[in-house]
Amino acid sequence: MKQKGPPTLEDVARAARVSTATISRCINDPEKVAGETRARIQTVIEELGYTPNFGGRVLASNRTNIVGAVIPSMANAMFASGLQVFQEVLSQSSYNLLVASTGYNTDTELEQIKSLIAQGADGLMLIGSSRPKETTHFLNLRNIPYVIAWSYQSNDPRYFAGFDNIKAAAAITTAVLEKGHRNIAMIAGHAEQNDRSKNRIDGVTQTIAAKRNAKLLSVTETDYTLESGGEAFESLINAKQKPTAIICGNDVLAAGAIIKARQLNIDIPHQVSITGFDDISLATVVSPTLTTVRVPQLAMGKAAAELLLKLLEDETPVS
Amino acid sequence: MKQKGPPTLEDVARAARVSTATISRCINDPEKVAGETRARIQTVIEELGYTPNFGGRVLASNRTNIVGAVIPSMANAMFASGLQVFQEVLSQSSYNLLVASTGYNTDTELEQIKSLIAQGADGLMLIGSSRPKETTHFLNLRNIPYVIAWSYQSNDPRYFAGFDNIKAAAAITTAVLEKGHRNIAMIAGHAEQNDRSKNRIDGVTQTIAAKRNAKLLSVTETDYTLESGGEAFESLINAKQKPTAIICGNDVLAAGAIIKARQLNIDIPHQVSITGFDDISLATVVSPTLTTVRVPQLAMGKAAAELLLKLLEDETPVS
DNA sequence: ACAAACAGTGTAAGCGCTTACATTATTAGT
DNA sequence: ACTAATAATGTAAGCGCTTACACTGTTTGT
Repeated sequence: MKQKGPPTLEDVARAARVSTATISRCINDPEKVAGETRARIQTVIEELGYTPNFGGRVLASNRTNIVGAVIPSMANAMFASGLQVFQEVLSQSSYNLLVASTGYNTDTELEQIKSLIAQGADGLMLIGSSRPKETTHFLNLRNIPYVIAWSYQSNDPRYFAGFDNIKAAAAITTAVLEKGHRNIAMIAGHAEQNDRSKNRIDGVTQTIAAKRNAKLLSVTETDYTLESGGEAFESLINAKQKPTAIICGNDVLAAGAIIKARQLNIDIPHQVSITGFDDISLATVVSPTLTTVRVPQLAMGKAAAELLLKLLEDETPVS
Repeated sequence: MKQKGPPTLEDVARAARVSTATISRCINDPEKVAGETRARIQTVIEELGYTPNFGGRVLASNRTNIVGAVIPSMANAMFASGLQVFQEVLSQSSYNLLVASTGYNTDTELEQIKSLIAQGADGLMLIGSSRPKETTHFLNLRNIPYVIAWSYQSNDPRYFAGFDNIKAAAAITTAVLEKGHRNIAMIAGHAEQNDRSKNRIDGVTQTIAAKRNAKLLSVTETDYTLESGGEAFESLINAKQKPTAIICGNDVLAAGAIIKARQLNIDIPHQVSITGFDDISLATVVSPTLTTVRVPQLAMGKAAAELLLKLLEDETPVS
């Protein structure tokens, strides 16, 4: 009778007439095995179609070579494209990527983090810094290496691959002010569980506050969808005091506003100016072209991956 | 001195004064454990902050609860949004999602498939049907349950969660013909390793061939980027025989064409009509609004997940 | 009231791999 | 030529969990 299951290390060892230890070395540390032996083993491995058993390997070595990413949603192109390069970089170091999503909810985030860790993730990539201390506590307790992307705080000891949302928001606000706008409104994502949105709101608020004569008429917080952006836009331009410029917290909201403007026959940018944030391809495509803040998504994905890889190499300093 | 590492099943067993078997049952099959015992164990687990060791569990049970998805690129919104719901559905059945990308290359695909399987994936989701027999052979050899999404072939024994790209392409072509267009061009993705693109080309070609008087002037195959779409558009409208309608193989190409048209001051749709394919939000946003084929991305992601879950439950029929 | 069925728990044998340590064969140093 | 270092391989002890099987005590059926 044949083998029951797939070939194991032992099968290979027997066929190659060496010990299992040598096979293991040959796979994980080929330099330690004599060239001749290595060749023989290689042949046997191919003949048998052997591949290491994942569970065995993990149990013995206590590493999975899996990293997890917990992002709000892949449906947001900004995260999806960042995740794409994140994955590519990891892949080159033969790490695999486990993905989970939160729907912008920090409770779900904790759940997903737990799930990824239970699933053996060696390290994690998280988005932004808004999360209950419960989550941070859990992360520290487990001593899991993690990096935070899409957000940046220089005074925080953790590892960041992000950018300064406050500054970026301030910059685009300054640009708007310089065009002469004095009555400005903002459409932003819900800020409560989202520090990127919060920081963008802060950047805009502070910049306008610093300019005499200029007024921030209102800040509308809403979901990151085209529809919500459109609705927010409609109520803004129907308000008693109309803004001459609307700063949007991301490109999806801005695009939604522009679509609605087209439907309502409102001339952009003559009747009202609209700006975006993120620079996803959506922004390139809308007409009239959107002025937006360039967010280095790809660079961040890459940086996050490299940072995390480094953390994983540096034999995590066990406290 | 304290424990070296995190608590193990044995630690819990000792503290709860039962055997490890009972703890294991309590975790995996709570009904088999008396209510009282269960409560006691639960308490201990929480006190100790115990979580099962992934490697041990995998080694003993031979299942990871991980499924893998190998897609061309998350940067393409069509896949990203489908993947998002795929992940959500899996998550509800406490499966986790390992993601890899191919960059539309079938060699890379095989590599990534191997990598995901080595990483313990219990099942896979793949995109489309264009792949070397080598790949299929490998999949069958390993007896890995997998589903194919974004493409559909009724005569194929494998499991599909997709739609008929030929029919869809035929439909939009018919619509174009009915508008009276007779000189048509197509901009498509590279078809060699991509059956979706190939099928779309076929659908268009066949439909136009069936209509007397109508001509398919050319089919340009290119990358799925805005830039490539724009370039293709430019050379088409500079050709000696200009099309009055351009059918694009996906929305990104169509959007690229529209942007270029705007730059070149060409009036869409009066000078030339453009259609898309996929219905990603890009299509909603461009102006003039793009006529596009609605592709049920979310439904496909959901269907693929459900199909795969079913395959995984049905104790894979070991041949 | 006695056998049969069942519920709850324990015993212990792996699952397939990695790796510290031991062993042997080879080469270098003087 | 003899010891010391080095290279190549083997031995075997786990890693933490699941689960078949065995065991005991309690119901159930008649």
